[in-house]
Amino acid sequence: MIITLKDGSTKEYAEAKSIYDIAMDISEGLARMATAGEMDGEVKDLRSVVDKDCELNILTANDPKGLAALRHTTSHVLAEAVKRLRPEAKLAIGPSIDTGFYYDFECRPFTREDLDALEKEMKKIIKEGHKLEHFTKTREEAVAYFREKEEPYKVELVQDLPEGEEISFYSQGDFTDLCAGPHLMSTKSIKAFKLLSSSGAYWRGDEHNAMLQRIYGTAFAKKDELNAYLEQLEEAKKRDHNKLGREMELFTTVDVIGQGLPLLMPKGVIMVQQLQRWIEDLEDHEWGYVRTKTPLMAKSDLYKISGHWDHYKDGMFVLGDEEKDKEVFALRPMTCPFQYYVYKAKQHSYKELPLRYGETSTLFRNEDSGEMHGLTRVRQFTISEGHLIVRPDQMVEEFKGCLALAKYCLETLGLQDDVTFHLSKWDPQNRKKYIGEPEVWNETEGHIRSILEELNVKFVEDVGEAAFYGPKVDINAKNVYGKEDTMITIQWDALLAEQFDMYYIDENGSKIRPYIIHRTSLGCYERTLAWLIEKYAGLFPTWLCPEQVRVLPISDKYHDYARQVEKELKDNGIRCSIDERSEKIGYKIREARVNKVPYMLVVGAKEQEEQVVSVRSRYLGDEGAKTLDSFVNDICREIRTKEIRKIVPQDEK
RNA sequence: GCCGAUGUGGCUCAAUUGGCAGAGCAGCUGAUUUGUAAUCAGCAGGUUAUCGGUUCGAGUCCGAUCAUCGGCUCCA
Repeated sequence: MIITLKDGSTKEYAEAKSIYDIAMDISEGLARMATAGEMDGEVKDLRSVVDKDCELNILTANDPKGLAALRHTTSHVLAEAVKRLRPEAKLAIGPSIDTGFYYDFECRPFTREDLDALEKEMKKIIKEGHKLEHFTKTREEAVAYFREKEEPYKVELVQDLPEGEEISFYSQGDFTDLCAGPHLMSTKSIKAFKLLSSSGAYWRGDEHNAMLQRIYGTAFAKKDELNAYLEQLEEAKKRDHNKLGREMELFTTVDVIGQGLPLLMPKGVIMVQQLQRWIEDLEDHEWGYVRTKTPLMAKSDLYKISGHWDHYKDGMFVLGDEEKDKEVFALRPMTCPFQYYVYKAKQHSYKELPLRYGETSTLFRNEDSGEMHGLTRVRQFTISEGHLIVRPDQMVEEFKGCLALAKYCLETLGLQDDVTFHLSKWDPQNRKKYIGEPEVWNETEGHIRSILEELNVKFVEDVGEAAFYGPKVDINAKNVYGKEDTMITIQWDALLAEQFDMYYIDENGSKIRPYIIHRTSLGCYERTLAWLIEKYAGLFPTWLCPEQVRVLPISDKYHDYARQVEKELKDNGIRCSIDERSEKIGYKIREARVNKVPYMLVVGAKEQEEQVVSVRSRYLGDEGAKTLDSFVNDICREIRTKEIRKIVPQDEK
């Protein structure tokens, strides 16, 4: 057989050989580094036997797929350590994930001390250097084996595998686990790992099941890679909007006001207001939107028509008691039906469409108490909401327009490289969650797919993520902890117009159902603010900064001139303040830096020159003396063009 | 909602076995009039998240509630 390697070279063998032996044949060093093999694109265990011509790529921990094998083996070592220290623990599952691995156990919760002890035990196991052996059992044997071992979760896993299938096992020393692999040859190859945290996690991710104890950890090929990763985690935490946003006085929370109800403070409001004014002007003047302002609550009847009462009642704040009260109200969790009634308030000709309604809309959602998080998951939020009422023949163009607008917004904020696009589809297995017929769903999903393909947008498809009335494009971003949130959503709705009896009059005078696009341009302002804080670590683009310039007089002598400078700046629409304290200038500069003010104007006199203005910016350090006029000119240009400075801020180093 | 952790001035943290709640930064007042990362002195600021219990005595021990954090589940 002929094996073609990654570099295009070939190896010829007379008889079948394991991937490990082939690696060994290439070089001992490679065999030592190898964690798995990729055979014709399929990741295989090192022990897999190659018996026919193929393309073979020996994977090491430098390859993401190879690293996964290393981490997976580390999770087995963790499981063995848990079994040694807590024999009563029941094993669930322990896969590798993007950032490392986890393993779920049924046992009492782990403390940090427990994790430290487990790390110690894992090091011992690694040092013992057990070989990992692969073998198979029949389904019946496997069930019997785990019954005897009293591992109920493993029994369940095996029973869910297809009948007649050979069940794959790995063992290391005295520890044996159900596992499809791939795995390293020996535990000894694990050089750098760390247990990071523990938490509860439902068995099979279902809240109706038992809560297990999950341990998260990570592993790398080398110690310094691990350390670099841990350091990066620490750095990321410093950008956490929930900490930084409070420190910077952008928002706060108050016990007696309640969960998920953050208070935006004056500085935070400036930022949100900048974003809001920008979006409203952009939509209305350049994208053909008209603005609505609709009530924050409505009678339950409205939500019954929309279907929200059936599909979303638990998520709403209901005012009143359905049993007792004649009228029950609910705070609105979305704007859709309100804007539909704006549309329905008069008759529309086909010539008027598309009609694009925009609203800066405050919504209320009664999230479960454990879900709230800083500004990203709240119970009251304000969204750059909009609904487009369009003729079916305009749908594709308008949908593209919404995508283009969203992309423009992201680019303006410098966020375009931090997002992933998702085509969120319905789940045909779970018809209860959705309205409408399968044909409609398949057709609309097809339309969106081709739009994304045509626009050359990279996207993934997620089953079961659609709204109950239609599929959507979700634009997601990760927070500093790696958790993903939807920032922008654009939804295709061919169904709700029917529920609300919306129509337009076509050229023949007949009533036709329009299609609807539900969309945001910048998503929800609170969440976007959180994202900006983490993206820029508080060093925002100047046009968004609550304080754009701080005027720093060298001594009290220059306070009068400093005030003139301040007035001049304010007259030009620049947000600035003056530091009139009798402190040393270095001290004032430090303060301005700590407050993340992008520009500092140092005001004073140098020898013969009167009232020299020197400029320091967080981007460039000392920019030297500038005339006030030229400074104002420069900063105004920067703000007007919403220029995003790409230079690494000095504080970042 | 579930699992776990946490809660002491605006912020960061102290407070031996249960024994008088303390410091730095920020703030305020005064002095200093300063040339690029911290001038000096003073003052003020807390019912230790809330409520209840144990105790001669609770920041510390116990219970409940509220909030915050990390996850799970859910979600924009």
